[in-house]
Amino acid sequence: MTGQFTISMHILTLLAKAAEGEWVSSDLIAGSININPVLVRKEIGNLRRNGLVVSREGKNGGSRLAKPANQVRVSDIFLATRQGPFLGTSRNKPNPNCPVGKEINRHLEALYQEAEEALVQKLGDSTLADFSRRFD
Amino acid sequence: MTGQFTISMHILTLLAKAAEGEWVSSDLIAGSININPVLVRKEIGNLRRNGLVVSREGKNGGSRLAKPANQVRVSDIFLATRQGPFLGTSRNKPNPNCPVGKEINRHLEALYQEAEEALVQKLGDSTLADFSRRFD
DNA sequence: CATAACTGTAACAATTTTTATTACATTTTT
DNA sequence: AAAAATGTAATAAAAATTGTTACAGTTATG
Repeated sequence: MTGQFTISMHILTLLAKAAEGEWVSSDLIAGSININPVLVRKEIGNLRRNGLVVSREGKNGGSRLAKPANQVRVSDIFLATRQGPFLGTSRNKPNPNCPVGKEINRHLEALYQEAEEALVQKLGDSTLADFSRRFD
Repeated sequence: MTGQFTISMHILTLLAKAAEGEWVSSDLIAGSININPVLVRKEIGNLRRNGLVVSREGKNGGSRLAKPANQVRVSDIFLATRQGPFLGTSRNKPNPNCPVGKEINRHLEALYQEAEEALVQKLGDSTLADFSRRFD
């Protein structure tokens, strides 16, 4: 999951730093992150579906923030990039005949959820504007 | 990272539930988790190096908790199983000629660390004893 | 003291996930 | 019409994770 979040933060920081009204191309972004432009477009697609960016096709096209950077919390970005529970990707199938095995996934999920809530809350303390200000 | 933590929680819960003085074999544990005993032994090796369990070789050998379950915080287990920063596994090499690319890893690491601290603190609220009590 | 039941660990294999690439249809500006 | 973008599917490559085999070492016990 971290990879996607990392890329999304990078993309959004670039967009936050772009001039008002500028459409930033996936090629330019890919050059900064140093990854393939297709991955950037895929990730932008996800951000777009989550209402964080808008894009324009065609010549001089590109993407920009859908709303001001101070109205985007870092937790919004986290939640947009995580797919399914990010802790607890246990695809273990414990033994249902064991009293512990039978119930552990349920209990772990509860634990993961609590932990993740704490993490999300922390990420909600700062906005994309705060983050991009670190680069000044 | 989650896989290791999940397995370790499972192992330690079984040990916490074992009778006082009992040595639990990796085969029994593997049967409950439904994974290969070698993986269990590897994971136990890590827990042992982190002072959470002790093991005994030879016939009737196995492992047990190194200290009472109420003296083990869940965060101790998390910290024992995470190797390197668990958030921020970005092996991206952003473009150093870009003002954002040049600094983003540094800033993201700071962010990840803060977030992880919040998560660890949350996990420190409960002990292995608390967790294993959920199975009663 | 021989055997059985364990642990510890290395080497290797298989699987799954992540990341990258290619290709091309579509959109928009000029 | 040409150029410069996005969007997306299909596929390939690389990396990470998980599983397996093999075997040396240890300990209890008949």
